[in-house]
Amino acid sequence: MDYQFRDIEKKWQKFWADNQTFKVDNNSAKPKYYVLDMFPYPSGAGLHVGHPLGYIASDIFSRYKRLKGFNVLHPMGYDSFGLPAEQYAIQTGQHPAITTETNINRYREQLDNLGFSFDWSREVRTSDPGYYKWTQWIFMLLFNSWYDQDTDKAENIESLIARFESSGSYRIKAVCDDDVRVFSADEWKSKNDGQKQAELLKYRLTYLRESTVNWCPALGTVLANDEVKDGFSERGGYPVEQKKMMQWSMRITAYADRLLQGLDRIDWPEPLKEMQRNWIGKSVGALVKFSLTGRGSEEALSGQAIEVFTTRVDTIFGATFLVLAPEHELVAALTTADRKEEISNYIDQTNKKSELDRMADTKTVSGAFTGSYAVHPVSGEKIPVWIADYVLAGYGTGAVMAVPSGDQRDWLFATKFGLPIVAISDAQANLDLQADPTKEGKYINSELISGLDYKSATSVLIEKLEELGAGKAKVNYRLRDAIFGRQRYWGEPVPVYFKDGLPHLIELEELPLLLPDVDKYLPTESGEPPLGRAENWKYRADLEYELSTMPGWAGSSWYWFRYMDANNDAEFASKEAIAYWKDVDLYIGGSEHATGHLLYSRFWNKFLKDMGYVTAEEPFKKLINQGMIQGRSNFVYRLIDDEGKGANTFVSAGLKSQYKTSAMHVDVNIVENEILDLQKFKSFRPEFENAEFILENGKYICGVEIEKMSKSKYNVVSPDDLTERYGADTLRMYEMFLGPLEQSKPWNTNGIEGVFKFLRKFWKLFHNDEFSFNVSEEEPSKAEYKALHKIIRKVEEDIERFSFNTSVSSFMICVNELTDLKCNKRKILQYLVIVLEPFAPHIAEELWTLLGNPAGTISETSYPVFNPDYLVENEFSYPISVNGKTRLNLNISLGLTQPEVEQLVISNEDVQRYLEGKDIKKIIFVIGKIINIVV
RNA sequence: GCGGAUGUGGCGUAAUUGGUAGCCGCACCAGACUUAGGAUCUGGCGCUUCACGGCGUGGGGGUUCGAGUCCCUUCAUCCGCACCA
Repeated sequence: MDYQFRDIEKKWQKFWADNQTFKVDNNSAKPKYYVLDMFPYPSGAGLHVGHPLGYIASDIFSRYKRLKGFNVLHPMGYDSFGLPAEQYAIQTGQHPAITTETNINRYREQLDNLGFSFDWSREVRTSDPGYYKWTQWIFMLLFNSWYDQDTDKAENIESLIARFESSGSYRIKAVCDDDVRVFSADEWKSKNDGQKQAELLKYRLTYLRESTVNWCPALGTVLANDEVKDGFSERGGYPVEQKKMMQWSMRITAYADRLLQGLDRIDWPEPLKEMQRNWIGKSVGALVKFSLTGRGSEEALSGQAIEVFTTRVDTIFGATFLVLAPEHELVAALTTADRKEEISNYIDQTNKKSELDRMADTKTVSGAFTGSYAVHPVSGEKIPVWIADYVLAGYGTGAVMAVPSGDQRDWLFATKFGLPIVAISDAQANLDLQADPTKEGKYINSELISGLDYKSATSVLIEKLEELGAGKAKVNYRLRDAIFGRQRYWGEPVPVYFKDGLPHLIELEELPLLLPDVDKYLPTESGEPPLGRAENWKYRADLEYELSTMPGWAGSSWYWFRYMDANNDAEFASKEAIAYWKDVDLYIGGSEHATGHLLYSRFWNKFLKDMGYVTAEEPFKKLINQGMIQGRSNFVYRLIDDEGKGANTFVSAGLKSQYKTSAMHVDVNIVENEILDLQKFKSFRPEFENAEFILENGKYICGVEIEKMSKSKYNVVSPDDLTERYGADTLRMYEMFLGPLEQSKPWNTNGIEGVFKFLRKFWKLFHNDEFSFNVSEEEPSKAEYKALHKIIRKVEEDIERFSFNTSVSSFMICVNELTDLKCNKRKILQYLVIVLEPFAPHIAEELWTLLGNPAGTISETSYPVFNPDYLVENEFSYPISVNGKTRLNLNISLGLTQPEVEQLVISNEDVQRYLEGKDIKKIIFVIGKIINIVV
């Protein structure tokens, strides 16, 4: 029988499903291995050929690990809350749950067609109440916790209350809101319940805070920073403005340092770690107070100070003015009467500027003088206080000390407004042209640090500032608390209600707080989120529910734990399951989640560990980023007349310069090797029915361009078409063959034939010319063993370093060799089937049973390793020494023993001659030749 | 501007990690079997030259017996972040 991939694949996919072949137990004598894919958002467009790339890689690795004797957890699910389903609902009125269900079913079908070894009994969906019950539960846990910097971990809020009661807030080092005041135990006890709750909210790990948020009026929702691109919403492209709003926030900043430290202990790609480091943005510097002399409203400012953060305290004697963000809280008080108008104009002007304008306009220097002065903490000099929009309210303290000689922006500002520029180092040069931030040289004009160098100056200054009570060393992070509310429908309801303006958790027994039905998926007329429309919400009449829902990343920040025990109704996962699976050994997904999902997940994992629910500090031990698959568009060139109107004649790409044409996307599925299928083109669209062509060499050649894969560009290649035509095994191997997993590359179907041919040849090894199954029981030859051993070794090495593309090449070489040898020995082929199984599981299972093994047992077999039984010696190092120094280490992998190779090399006359002449190049050349001959 | 990559035949790529650059596949060319097959098999295929040879891993320099690989410099392309004090 010829290679009937359709029958074979259907048969085995059914077998695996019927027998639950890949269902995995939570206890086993085997060591555990957890392979995780980033679960997809089930979009309406279905999978394109880029999506499965990572899934194929992880499936290969999972199957390989099973063959290596591991108990492998390899689950899949859906991140099924999200905006597209909601927008579809707004347009059509269809409930997002229905859209989501339809899309999931389509995804499932497509995934099944590729023969993945997922344990579907553990499937999760973030929009499933049984799942989001636990997302809400974790929210409640966060609400009931605070971060103790002394123990450096999160603690239950009860422990904080106990400490307040016994000794007030003295000596409590907590990560909390900036505006907490110190109080005694008695003061605490004298507070009423509401006051106590309001105080505690400042410490909770999830808390309410008025924040400036990215408000998108068109979507009626708040967006996260990484969902806003250039002042417009990432989805939909609507304008976004800044707005103040009470928002749920997550105190991720409490974990800033642990998130940073943890990076050193995990096996992630270095660029990705670097991105997280930059995102967390730790900078070590100092907080310095500039006290106010009160030129403006004397009383209001007496005793107050402007605090600035700087990473260069050493430049403090070059600070000739201060700059505050226009939003800074002291601006109003600092502004003198004669400056009021100018300042308020400037603030207005800043507010009007859209995010986009501000970013486009980095060259213009603008600002306004408040009329007030501050006192330099060390020199005691009076320096003016300005405001300018280049200072950001959200970073540091929202104020900077401007050092025009050392900072280019400060320099530009000083130059424009005629403020003094003071040199502070003898290494600074050309200060009339630009700032010079050098750390070289000795300080000048710098009082107590004059004459010192950079290294010693900083510590001297900090000591002085501390002594003066005017400053201290301070670590600052760029990372900000994550906003946790969305004014949307299709997300997890926040399990909170309000009483007297304060938030309270709903009862635990009431979880999950179900997402109620609404008549429309839009904000209410009064501007409340869609949940404001819910009428039949349980207890709605009695409870004033929180109406916002959780953001997209909530459900994905802990889902790997749910897979460990997906159907548990009493816990998010049982203690036993978590103790067994611990963490994810291998995580495969795109790098676009570097500062979103991958950071939040680490945060929640650490928190759950602090609370004693999980055992590992980091969720994902090893991470691989698969590259993006880009689209590869094809073009045809339509003749146009002088007015630019298109004719119905198309010019082949090579001839297009001779004509006046306009390029037009053409469906890549009717183009093969850039040659257009003319018949299919005529039926591509009705108006092309009578199209005419100007051909080159009798063919119509299309143009090519690399673009994003999208429907409108007719460059979407669906896995369904390819599995239909070549089979899942071919597609799996071809996606790997395309190039290194981690590299982004355009999809190109040209070449898939080569892989298909390989599988057909492989099939033929097991069959005679009449295509009936036919293997020989004879003892294999040395050459046959050599071919087998090379492939076993090579594939194992390649899989271990995730170099799947080279393994596929090796398979091809091996099968070519065996075909040349006309090898049909069972002993060889049986092992070959096992090695191929991770890549092409369907054909492997089929041949495995044809070889007489019980169906479905291949994954219980052990991966073949080099076996001394049938190979005396297959690998050794052969050093070549000249004058006692090893010059070359030959690592030879062939079916020869070491003495045999030595014999070959030593007895070779050329080698002997060159050794005498010490002509190493020639020696190597000759040895290389010998090896080539032997191999 | 800052950060991260990547540059090898017509194309996707490979190179035992410093050891004969171009494995494997696509495309192409020639042939065989045969003759409607989108089948299979054999051979060729970096550039240049009739050939011997010469030149070749974006460009230029360096280290080394030896560099696609290491160092310096420069150019090009892609991605991420962006007034971070």
